[in-house]
Amino acid sequence: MLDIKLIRENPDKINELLKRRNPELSIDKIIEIDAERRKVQTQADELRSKRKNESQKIGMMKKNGENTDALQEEIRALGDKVKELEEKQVELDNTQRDLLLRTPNIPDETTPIGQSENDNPTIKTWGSPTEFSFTPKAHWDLCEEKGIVDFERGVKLSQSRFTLYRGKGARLERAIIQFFLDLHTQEHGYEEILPPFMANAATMTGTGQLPKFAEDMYKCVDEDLYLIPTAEVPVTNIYSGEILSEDDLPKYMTAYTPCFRREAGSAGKDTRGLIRVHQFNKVEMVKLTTPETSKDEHEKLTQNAEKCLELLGLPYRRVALCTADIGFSANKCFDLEVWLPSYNTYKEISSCSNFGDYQARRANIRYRDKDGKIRFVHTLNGSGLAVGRTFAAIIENFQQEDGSIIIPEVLRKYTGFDRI
RNA sequence: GGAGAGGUGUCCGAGCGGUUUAAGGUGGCGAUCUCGAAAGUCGCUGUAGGGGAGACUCUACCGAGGGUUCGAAUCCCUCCCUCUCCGCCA
Repeated sequence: MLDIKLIRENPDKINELLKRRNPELSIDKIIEIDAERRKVQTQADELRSKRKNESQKIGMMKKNGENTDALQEEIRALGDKVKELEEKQVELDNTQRDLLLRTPNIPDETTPIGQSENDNPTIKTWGSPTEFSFTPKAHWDLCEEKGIVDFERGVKLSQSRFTLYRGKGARLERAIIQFFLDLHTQEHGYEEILPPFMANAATMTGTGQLPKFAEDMYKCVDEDLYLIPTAEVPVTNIYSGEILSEDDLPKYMTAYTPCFRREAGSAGKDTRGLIRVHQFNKVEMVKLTTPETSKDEHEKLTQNAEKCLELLGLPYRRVALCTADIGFSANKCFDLEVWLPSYNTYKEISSCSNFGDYQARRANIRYRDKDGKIRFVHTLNGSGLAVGRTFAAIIENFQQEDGSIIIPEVLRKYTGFDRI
C-alpha cells in the first residue's frame, strides 16, 4: 500500500499519478479520514494518559487507607469516554486501511502513459515470426493428434479449462519446469523454493490479491486458505513481518508451483488449448532488494526471463506495459510475448514487475540499512516462464510438415527424446 | 483426534491486579582502563502511531481478538501457534 505520510505531504502528486492509471482514482477520501483519525487519536491519547495517572493515585491512596470512591467514579466516566473515542478510532483506522489496501500502486515516472493495452510500446524484438512452408496447426489440434494432452478427459475430471497431460506431453511439461529451475539456480543465482500451494488471507493481502481480487481465486470452504494464483504470493511473503539485514539483500528466489485462477470475467476468451486454463504450471522468480537497486534488478530479472526464450529458440518481443495496463501492485512492468502461430501474434508468456515498497509495506518486509535505520525492501517478480504457454509455443513453432515436433536442444537431456 | 505444558524485548528468563517507567542475565554499541587485546567498571540499546520548529513529549504493543476492573503482562472467554505423550496416517 501507499505510504500515508507520502499521501499527506504530496496529495496532488499522488492523485496525478493515480489518474494516469485510471481517471476515477483519487486519495481525497483517504486524506479526509486521516485528518479525523489523527484528531481522535490525540484526544484519546490525552484521556488515556490522564486515566493512567489518576488510577495510580488510587493505588497510593488505598495503601494509605484513604477513601477513593469519588475518584473512582470520576475515572469510570473518563473510561467511558476513552472507550467511545477508541471505538471511533478503530473504525477510522479500519476504513483508512481498507481504502489504502484498495488503492493501487502509483506508476513509476518511466511507465508509459496510455489508455489501454494498445498503448504498450514494444521495447525490443528477438527473432522473427516463424515461417512455415505448409499450413501450421494449432497446438490444441497437434496435442490431441499426438495424444500428449487429453483435453476432453481433463474436462471430465474437473471442469472446462482443466487439462490432462500424458505420455511425452507430461514428460515435456516436467522437462520445461526442470530446465527453467536449473537455469535460474545454476546460471542466474536464485535459491530454489518449493512453497505451500495454499496461502492464508494475510499472505494474500501482502502481495495484493486481497481484499480487492477475491473473486479471482479458489477459496477453501472450511479454512482460511486460498489456492495460490502464482508462486509470487507465498515466496514474496516468506519474510513478511521480519526485519532483514542489508547484508541479506538482494534475495533471489525461484519456485515452481501450479497456479490456480478462476478466470472470472474471461468467459469466451482463449477457450481452446493451453493458453488460458484454471490450473497451470509456472516457474517464478522473486527478488527482495534495497530501494537503490530495484530498477537495475528489474532489468536483470527481465533478462533472466528472456534468456529462457532465447535458449529455447522461441521468437519473442518485450513490451512495456502502460499506466492503464500495469498490475494493481506494480509501479513498472515488462511483458514478454512469445510468437504463437495459431494466434498469428505475440502472446504474453512472462510478466516482470517492480513493486517498489508497495508490497513490502502491506506484508511488512523490512531491512536494517548500514546506518541501522529500518526501511522497507523493494519486491520484484517475473515469470521465468509460464510453463503451459511455453509448451504450446514449442509445439506450434517447432512443428514439422510431417506432423512431428522437434524438441529444443536444451530440453533433450530432460525429456530423453528429441521429437514427438 | 485425545491428554498435558507453554507462547514476555536480539536471545535466555523473572513477573501471577497498583512506584513495572517490563527485574536479572546475554548479545550489540559507546566510554574507561591498556602498548594492544581480554577481563573489569560505567552508560546506551525495541517497534508503531500522534503532538512539537526543535531539545523533547504522549499513547499503544508481553501470540491474536474480546471481556472484567478506577487500574491487566498478571484474572476470565474465544482463536492461533509451539513442545511432550498417546492414537491415526503417506
